[in-house]
Amino acid sequence: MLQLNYLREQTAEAKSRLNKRNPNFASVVDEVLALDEKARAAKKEMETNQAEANVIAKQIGELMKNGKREEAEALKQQTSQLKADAKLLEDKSKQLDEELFAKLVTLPNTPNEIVPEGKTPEENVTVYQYGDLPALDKAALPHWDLITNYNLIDFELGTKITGAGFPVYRGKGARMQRGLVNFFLDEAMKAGYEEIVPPFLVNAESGFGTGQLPDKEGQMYHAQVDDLYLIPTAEVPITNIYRDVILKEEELPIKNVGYSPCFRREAGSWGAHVRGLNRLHQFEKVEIVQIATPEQSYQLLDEMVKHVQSLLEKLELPYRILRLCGGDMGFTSALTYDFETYSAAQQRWLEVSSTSNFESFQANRLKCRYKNKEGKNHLVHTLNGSALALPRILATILENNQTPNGIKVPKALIPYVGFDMIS
RNA sequence: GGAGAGUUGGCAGAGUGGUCGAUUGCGGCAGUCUUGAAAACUGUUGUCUGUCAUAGGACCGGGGGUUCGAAUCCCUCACUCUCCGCCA
Repeated sequence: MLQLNYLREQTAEAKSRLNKRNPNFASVVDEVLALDEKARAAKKEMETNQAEANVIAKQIGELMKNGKREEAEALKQQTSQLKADAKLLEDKSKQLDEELFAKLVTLPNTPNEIVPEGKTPEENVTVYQYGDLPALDKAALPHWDLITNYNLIDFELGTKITGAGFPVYRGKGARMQRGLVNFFLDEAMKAGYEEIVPPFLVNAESGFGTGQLPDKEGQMYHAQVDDLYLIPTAEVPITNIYRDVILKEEELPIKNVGYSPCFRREAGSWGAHVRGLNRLHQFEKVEIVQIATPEQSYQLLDEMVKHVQSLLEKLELPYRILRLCGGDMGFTSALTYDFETYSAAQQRWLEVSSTSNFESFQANRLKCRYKNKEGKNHLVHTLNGSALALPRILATILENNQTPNGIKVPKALIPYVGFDMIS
């Protein structure tokens, strides 16, 4: 949620930044500001009324104390009009507040200056590319064939137990999965992140805090009896640790890492290129989260990008980094870098990480602030990134490392899985 | 699941209708004393909103109600604790 102060004081800048997403937002900003003015006026009226009533109530208290019953009764008569007004003024103010809020939450975050213009993924900018694209021979198989041949993952079994998109990993497939999770967690720990095991279901407040609700309601599984949501990413529970919290400036930046399964309904997004591990309803991911001051946040974003790079390089995977354009960026993000690995048999780039700075957009919803050295509270900046999402990493490893004799395990992973070859 | 007791400021813990935004203790901060520190003493110490600045408004788990006036009374929801039951 954008800060009203910012919209009021830097209207032109806010509009021009939002423009990168969609020019229609400029008029929404105007509507928000108009509502804001109305709501503030209504509130003032209500408070003036309240102040008068408070004065009289105090006087009555004084009179009662001194035994001046009759004078007190006389004063009570005076309050009837104030009381009637109070009800109306309060309702009006509340209603305007609600309208304002409903409008405000429809505005996405303002893109950073360096975010490229553009509407579609084609307009994302590749800022870095690493590694040679492996040249596989013609007999090379896509991962969905490899996992069957080597009995690593059983999709049909998952379909039987649950439904499409819930694979069953087994044997060396399961071992790869666990090894990757441990590898990613260890690497994050070495980089100074505190490990968190969060709840995998969250309440609606948490869903709102990080921006999944009300915007992406349909994306999450909802356990309706208990009104809880299965997390689409560990970002949600971990970032919500800091909801309604005032931190000390010295505590920042806070670095957390957490593993979790991620549940995504992906309604309506099934199609030709979601075969195999490319898109699932349940997948595993290790997520890094940082809570920072505005001064720190962009430097930390770079640090996170470097961390993700080091993971991919240790796994010997060719990758590229994209700076997302305004139209492709998530609702809550101010700047996002996507990481894609090259899946050689599919001859496709697969997104394996999305690393973003949300500036104060989530913090405003979370009410997560820090007290600076002067004792003033400011909203923190929040950041997060996948480090990394497992299924596509596994797909890439399987495809790129296949040989006639089996699949070679990347060196860094061997200690984590206990074998160097899947055959 | 059954029965009971609670939820107050960073923490502990008073407060049952009117100068309570809230006694007190601890902690924190500042000062006195000291070469320095501790102790002791003194002062200070929540958040949001609002104003150029004052003033004003709101917040005692959440929501609603009664009242001129609610931390205090009523309703409702959530959570915590204790005992019993069940259970990985």
